[in-house]
Amino acid sequence: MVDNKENLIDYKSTLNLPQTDFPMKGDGPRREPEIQQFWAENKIYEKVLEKRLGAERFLLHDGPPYLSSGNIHIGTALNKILKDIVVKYKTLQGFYSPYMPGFDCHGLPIESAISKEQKKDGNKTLSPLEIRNQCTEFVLKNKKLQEQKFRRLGVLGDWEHAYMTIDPKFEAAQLRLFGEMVDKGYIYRGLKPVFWCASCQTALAEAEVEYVENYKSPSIYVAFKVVSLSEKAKNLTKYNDLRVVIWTTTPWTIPGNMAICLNKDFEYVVVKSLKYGNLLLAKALLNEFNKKIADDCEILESIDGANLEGTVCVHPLYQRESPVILGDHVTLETGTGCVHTAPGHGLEDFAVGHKYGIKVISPVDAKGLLTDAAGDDLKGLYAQKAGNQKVIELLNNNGALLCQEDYSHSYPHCWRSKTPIMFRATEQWFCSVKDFRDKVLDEIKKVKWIPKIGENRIYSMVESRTDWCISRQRVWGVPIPAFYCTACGKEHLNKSVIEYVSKLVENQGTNVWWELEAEKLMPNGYKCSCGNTTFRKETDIMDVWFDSGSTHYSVVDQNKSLFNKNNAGSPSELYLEGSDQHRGWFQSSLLTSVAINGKAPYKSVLTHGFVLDENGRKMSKSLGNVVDPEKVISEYGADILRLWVASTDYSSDMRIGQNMIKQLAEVYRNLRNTLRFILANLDDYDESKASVSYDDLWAVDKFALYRLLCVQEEIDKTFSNYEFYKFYQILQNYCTTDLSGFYFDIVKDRLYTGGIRSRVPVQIVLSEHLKSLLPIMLPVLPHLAEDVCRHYPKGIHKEFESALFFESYKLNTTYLNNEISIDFKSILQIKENVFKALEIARAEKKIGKSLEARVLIVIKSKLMFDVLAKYKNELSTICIVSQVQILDKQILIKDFLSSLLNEICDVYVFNADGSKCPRCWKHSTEIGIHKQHPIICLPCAEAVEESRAIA
RNA sequence: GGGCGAUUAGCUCAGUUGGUUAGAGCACACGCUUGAUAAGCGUGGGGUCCCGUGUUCAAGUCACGGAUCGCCCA
Repeated sequence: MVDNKENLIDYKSTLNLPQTDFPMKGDGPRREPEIQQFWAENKIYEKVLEKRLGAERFLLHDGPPYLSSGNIHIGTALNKILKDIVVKYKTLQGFYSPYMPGFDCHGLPIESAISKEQKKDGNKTLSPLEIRNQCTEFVLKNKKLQEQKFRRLGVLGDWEHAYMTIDPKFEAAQLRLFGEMVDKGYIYRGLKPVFWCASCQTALAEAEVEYVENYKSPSIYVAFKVVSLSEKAKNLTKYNDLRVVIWTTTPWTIPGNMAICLNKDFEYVVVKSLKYGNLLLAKALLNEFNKKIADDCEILESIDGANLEGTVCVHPLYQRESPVILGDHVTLETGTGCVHTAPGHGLEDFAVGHKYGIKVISPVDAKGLLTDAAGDDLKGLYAQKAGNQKVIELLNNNGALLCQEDYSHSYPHCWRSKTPIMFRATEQWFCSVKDFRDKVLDEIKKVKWIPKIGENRIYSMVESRTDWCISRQRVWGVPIPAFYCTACGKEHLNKSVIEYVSKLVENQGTNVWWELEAEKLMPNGYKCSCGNTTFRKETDIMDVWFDSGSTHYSVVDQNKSLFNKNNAGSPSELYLEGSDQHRGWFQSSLLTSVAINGKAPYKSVLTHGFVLDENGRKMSKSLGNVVDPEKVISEYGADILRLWVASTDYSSDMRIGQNMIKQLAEVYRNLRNTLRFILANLDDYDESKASVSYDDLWAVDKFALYRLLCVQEEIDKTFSNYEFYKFYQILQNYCTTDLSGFYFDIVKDRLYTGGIRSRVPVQIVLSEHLKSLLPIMLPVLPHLAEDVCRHYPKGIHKEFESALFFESYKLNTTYLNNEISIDFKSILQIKENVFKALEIARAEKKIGKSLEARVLIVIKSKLMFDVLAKYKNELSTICIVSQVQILDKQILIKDFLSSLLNEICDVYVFNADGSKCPRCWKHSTEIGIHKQHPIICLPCAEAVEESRAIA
């Protein structure tokens, strides 16, 4: 008894059990920063790129995240990780794939943040330069923070030279690009209605407007006399003194009326009012109108809106025509279906007026007072108070006012002064998109949009967009380099002047615009055509979208490090951003690029959806469902977050939450353990001495290599299509089902107990897996790959200092073994049935381990029997039982522990023959045959002897 | 209000040109193992394919309408 036990311990020491320092737990939160530091300190990014010099370029050009905060949210993290996966994959594929990150630094939200802080400190007003200096500080601080967080995601790139839109070189290039557009005649000055605060005397951005509920406005119905009818409405001539009725809640905009807008699809009616004579309005709103004017109008005739286009009315206050036009924004919710149109006071009015070429007037000044253009009766009145009243009075005096009452609705107010805002047309700078729209649309068709639907989206947006208003009445941005003659007022905006400014900016930054006098910003001795030499400089800055929209020129074209081989500068191979950028960066970049180069700045564009919570809701602080990427990283590590990115289909919206992350952590653990098993069993492997040919491999080994080859090919296909979530499914299935569940389970016995001819073939297969799987995982799980790299088996040749030097591994095509792949379909089917039969015996407590069993299989089809017969010697290891016997016909069978009968096969489970070998745990009748080893089975004895001989 | 998209098991995804009983992995339950061990393996339960109407011998799949959610715009 004592002897036996000693023997048992002794035999355990003759096993080749797995051995590795590779930790079971990733411990990302602690160990990833260390790995990242290694990458940074050893300049791995730079070295990898250097190795690819001369290779074909694949440039993913980074869309700059906005620096309004130092924090990143889950959407930004997703975007950066996707980019990093692509860059790492392309690098693996052998491309020269540089990644220069960027940051978007100008713009209103940053300027607002500064002025908010300022407000807290008291009401001291800052000069433009003071504001700009504070903005600069704010931006630099946030850039540092965001960069840290992006690096913590494992995103590799040229962080040392990240581009910033406040870099003087960038700004100068942006100005030059603008100069090119000026030169081509695409930039012009015109009127456009903007939100205007009369109290602050400034234009407001949308973000600075808040809507106040139940604001009371005077609502009026006004009649406009028809002076001439359109051709299609000529039959209405018979109605004398016909008047079109409009409705508005802003009487002060009546002086700006230039048209009346109808909907082409609505039915309009001529009615007879006892009080007001013949009127025209939408039929659907007649009842409502009757109530308002306390009348019961009689319908005389109906006419489609479309037929009234071209009819001309006369303005009720001035001798001015007001034509009837058509627009889809006209609804039947309130009013009369005839919309008072003042292009100087409303965006929709402006747009529809623009379409008809109607003049924009805006007889209100910066203080909100009506101007001379409004007429003597109105001039000087505050539009939204006295102006309203006077307009109503005048309309009433000349019989145009049909009804007046208070109307309660939500109305935009200035968020600072809390006063109601007005729409006021002001002079703005525009880019004339219509001049090159067709070219833009052509270019859209040439770009590869991923997913495909993005093309329709941006196409229809560009097709219907109005001219791009590029000026902003702010200070935190790049100046519009225009000058005005102080004598004659002529504007000076041309390439040579802009080039002069650009040079100054290149050396001193855009602050120079605010620091120097106008004349100092212009070439020496510059003269206006009127002879004058003094100028006033433009105070507007450029829309921040122009900054980022110029990166194809100011970054891609200007940085030599982004060039390689035949691909110099723009177009980039890929832009990759959220789907909101169809209106944003994709479009602004496209417009400026087509404007100056006549071509798109990118060859392909990949868009992803938005990140929602686990229930598909938008994340918001008030709902408390925000997933903070930093928290995920500090709890699970960046690789888990990266795995999430790779696991989800980004073509529509994605979800994330605690449960999902926990599950991903489980999957990660399984992947990690798969690698750990491989490493642990290659500890003593020496590939230089492993002289086993493919033909010497066992069938199950050949099958494993066949599956590996298939999986590698499938994954490569999904990566080249950017379908990472498919990669995740394939890899996960492979690791859990094919490897953990099948191959590893089967070969454990051969690895631990077998002799060289049994064990080394498995190690060859494992080594092939290691070499193939590591590059596959690298783009998604770089920290895991690096970790494996550090515990790489000593006996496998390794020339790289980091996992990032990996190249995709080419597997031998002989692994594509059709016979094996077909035969194993049958083998797997039989194995499945054997397992089920064993489970029945196990449930009845008749067996525990499957090695306690012997199995008899009656195979129903002769074809299948012949296939299995070929692999007779391997069947017991494949089924992980001690003995297997196959029959091709039914015989009388009794005394079995359990059975499973079906149309494929009948499986009978028996107690295994012989006794249990204490070394390999298989049951055998060959125990004690070997004289030196009386208590173990023959194969074990031979294996022990073999290893002793080698030692 | 308009444009675009999404919706299949608790979760992530498959599901071909319409064609057997809608599939994987994870999670869950139960069991095995203790030689991958803070691991590993097996078996099993789980679905109103968002709803409705239509086309068809046949609809998760095609058409129309609607709901919910999201993005962009007004």
